[in-house]
Amino acid sequence: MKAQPTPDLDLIEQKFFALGDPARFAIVKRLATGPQTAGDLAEPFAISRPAISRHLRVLREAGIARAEVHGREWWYSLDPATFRDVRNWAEELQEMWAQALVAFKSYVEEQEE
Amino acid sequence: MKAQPTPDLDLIEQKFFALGDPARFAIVKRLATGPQTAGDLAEPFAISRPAISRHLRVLREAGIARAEVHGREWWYSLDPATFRDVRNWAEELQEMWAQALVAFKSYVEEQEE
DNA sequence: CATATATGTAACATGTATGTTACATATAAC
DNA sequence: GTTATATGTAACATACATGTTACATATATG
Repeated sequence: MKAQPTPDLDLIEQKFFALGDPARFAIVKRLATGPQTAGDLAEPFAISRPAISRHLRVLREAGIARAEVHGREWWYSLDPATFRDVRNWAEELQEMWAQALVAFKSYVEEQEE
Repeated sequence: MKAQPTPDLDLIEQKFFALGDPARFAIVKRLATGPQTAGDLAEPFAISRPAISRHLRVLREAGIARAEVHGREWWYSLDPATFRDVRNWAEELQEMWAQALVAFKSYVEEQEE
């Protein structure tokens, strides 16, 4: 795996990777309360501001967050496509699994006869 | 963070952590095609079987997968609650963000007047 | 214009997750 | 009952993600 932003992962996989870190997961949750600057976002967390800054970069590179630079402030927003993508992924696997289970159960029953 | 299965994360966070690893993400995708043994699951992957075994343990501990022992085989299944939980999480944040955006936009417009 | 503020980046240290090989255990097969 | 198969676990090595401190850059503020 690459050192930097894991650019070899496909898009949904990259989003899950980004959300897999507890700090970033918490940042996203906080960011969902509305657009904020990097400083606002860092404020409630125990880790240093540069650490948050890099987490924000990972979120940007995963397409989860975007930043708009206004003067010396960077205003962060969420890309709602993330939630759509995550929901679609979960729905897809949920259906796949449901169908697989039906097939599996009838297979098992055939074996038992 | 703990060395072993990160038991200090709340449930949804733990699921995202587990899904954040590309190998586990791929295992879940494959597992969604139907119940399988550990051997079946390991077969298509390049990494060693013990590595898969530990990934499966992480998935079990996150409540994503479960195993039923039949003789010397461990049959793995997915817990569909995972997909429900992930969808709920995404839906919740999606709505939170939509509302936050509305509030933010009217706030910005007030400033501009 | 000098100083303070907001923020990203670089360099470095370190913990921890992930991989491997070797081993243990249990069950099936012969 | 001896051997082969399926699988988890332990011990260990290592890469890499994440944290910190120091620095660079740009924009406000006085």
